[in-house]
Amino acid sequence: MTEVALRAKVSAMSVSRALRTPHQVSPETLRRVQKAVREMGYVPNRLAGGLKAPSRTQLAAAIVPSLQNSLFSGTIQGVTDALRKKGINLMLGDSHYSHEEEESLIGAFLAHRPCGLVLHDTAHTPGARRLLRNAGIPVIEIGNLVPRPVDLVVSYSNFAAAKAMTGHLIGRGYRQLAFVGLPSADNERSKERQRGFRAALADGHLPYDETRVIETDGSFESGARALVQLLDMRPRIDAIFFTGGVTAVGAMMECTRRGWDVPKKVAIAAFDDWPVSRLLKTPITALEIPRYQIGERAAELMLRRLDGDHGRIPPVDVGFRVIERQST
Amino acid sequence: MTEVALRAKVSAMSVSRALRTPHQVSPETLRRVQKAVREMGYVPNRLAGGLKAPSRTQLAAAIVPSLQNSLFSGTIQGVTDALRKKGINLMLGDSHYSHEEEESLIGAFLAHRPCGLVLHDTAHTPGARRLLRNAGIPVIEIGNLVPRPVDLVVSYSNFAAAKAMTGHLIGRGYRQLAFVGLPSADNERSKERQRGFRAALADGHLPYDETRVIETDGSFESGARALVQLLDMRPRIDAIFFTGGVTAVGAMMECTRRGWDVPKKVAIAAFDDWPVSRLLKTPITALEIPRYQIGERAAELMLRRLDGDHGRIPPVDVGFRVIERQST
DNA sequence: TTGTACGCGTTATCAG
DNA sequence: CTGATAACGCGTACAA
Repeated sequence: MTEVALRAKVSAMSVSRALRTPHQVSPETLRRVQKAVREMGYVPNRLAGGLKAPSRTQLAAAIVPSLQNSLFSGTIQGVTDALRKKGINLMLGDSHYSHEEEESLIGAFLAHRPCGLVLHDTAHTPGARRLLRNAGIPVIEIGNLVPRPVDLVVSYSNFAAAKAMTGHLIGRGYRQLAFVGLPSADNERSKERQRGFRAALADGHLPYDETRVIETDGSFESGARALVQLLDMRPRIDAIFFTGGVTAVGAMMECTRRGWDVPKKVAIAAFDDWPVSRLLKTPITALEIPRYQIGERAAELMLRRLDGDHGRIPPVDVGFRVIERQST
Repeated sequence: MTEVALRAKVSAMSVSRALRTPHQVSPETLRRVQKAVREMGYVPNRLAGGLKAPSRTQLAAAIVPSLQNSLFSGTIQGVTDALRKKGINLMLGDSHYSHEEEESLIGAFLAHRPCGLVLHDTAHTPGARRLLRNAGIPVIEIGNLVPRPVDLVVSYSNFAAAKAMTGHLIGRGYRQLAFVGLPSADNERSKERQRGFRAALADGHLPYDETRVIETDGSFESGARALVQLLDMRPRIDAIFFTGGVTAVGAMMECTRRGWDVPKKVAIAAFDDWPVSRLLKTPITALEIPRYQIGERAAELMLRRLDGDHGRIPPVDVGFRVIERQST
């Protein structure tokens, strides 16, 4: 910056002002500075700025369970788009669905002094919670409407959504329901969805049968396998709720392969509305969840905090919608 | 850090050393520092470190055309995984397929002084090139095997891959080929693929017919539309090469819907091996491209430069493979 | 409106 | 192996 100042024949301070608060310098100074900046290809150093004003590093961070899941990509896109308008860039990390890795990532990210942190996960190790508390920056959790958030929340209720979808199945007349979820051991969202399923069964006065609840990884093959396994074991099952968008498609394709009629032989519902779902010969009933909007609003809340709003901000429920298609 | 030093009763310098080069301090000092760090929940400030040693900000950056495209996600996953082993985090941005946005992002990123930059695009505005030159950091281009790279390249040849796939079609006996590509105006990869298609036609002594080359966006619907449009116009077309993985699936589903036999009525080949491709009733012939590995190796090259290797490093060609399935 | 002095937290350097 | 010192590039606070 000093070099720019020399070239423009003003002080370094004027350069700083010309760049950050152009209206505070005379037009002449501004012009000279801009000219010098252009000629030299000067790129400001935010490290130095952030050192002085830690709340304005213009860098935010986000951690998702997996970068490869298109659902998360949608949300991340929302975050980056919204932040970029304010000149804030995003550091992105991937916890591989592990709370320990999340903690380690949080530590690594905080070292860069981000001005905000978006976390998809809502369960954290004690170490992670401590880091977050001490960081003194806005933290936005987006994976679930948590009852006791670290700070801010923008999400939907996994419980309510799963319950609504199960309720939809019951409303359509299905009575022998099964549930194929993702591993719930380390995953609050998975647990909540399972809880929603049970709650809807209870509401419908249907018995809960543990053997009709399966957990699998999120692949096509697992979906197909789960379908076959369930129907082999309990031929009377008339509807299956898959909480993985991919597993539902896998199951549907398996039905096609075997010539099984959906929804006559068995109805299929999905939690995530995976793009292919609606294009299959029998489009799959699924939940619409505004993934992009979650990211966008998360970024907005972060910006609100950065603008000085330190008051309590209530959780934002973006909601969901059951999209009925031919598979149920 | 000063506080840690006080608590551990050593100098700040010893703390710095204990954290970065533990073998350079006595076991006793190390122990005391670690204890203090743990007790205080100290998180080092990399901004300050980066200010002093700009080449070790422990922050890298990557720009992809779209965050939502699963192909790019795979590569990004490779980059983050490889960098994380060295404690380097990733800033991620999205150019929305625009060179101007890319330039703007590069500028924004450089302000954070990343120690390396991964770019999917291989065509850049003059402004972007200038920024990259002046930045003095390793730049890795990964979208195509460019002839005149900015610095380092890890990729495959879009030209060769498209040519190989077209050659495969010709080898299978198809003679009336059509090509459905993505918009090529601002996209080198798209242009190269189209060039590969033409080159294979020439090699096979087949005429090139402009009206059989269509450009569409990458949606299911566009794929279906392109298919219908081509076959309506030129019923003799016996094979279509889609360079979007999604468009190929869309077209295939449209065939199913209309009861068109693939590959009897028309063969379908895809550039990208989109996960669903292999699961359809008629699995789609596609190119296998090691997306994750591209990211991994890009990160490795970056690390090599950071380790002091300033020599010329030749482009890394990760290659590709034609996966023949029933659609051709 | 513009400039000066100082400090942010860390590391390179050099002396002990 | 350890410590003192200066410096990285910018922003705050104050003064001109």
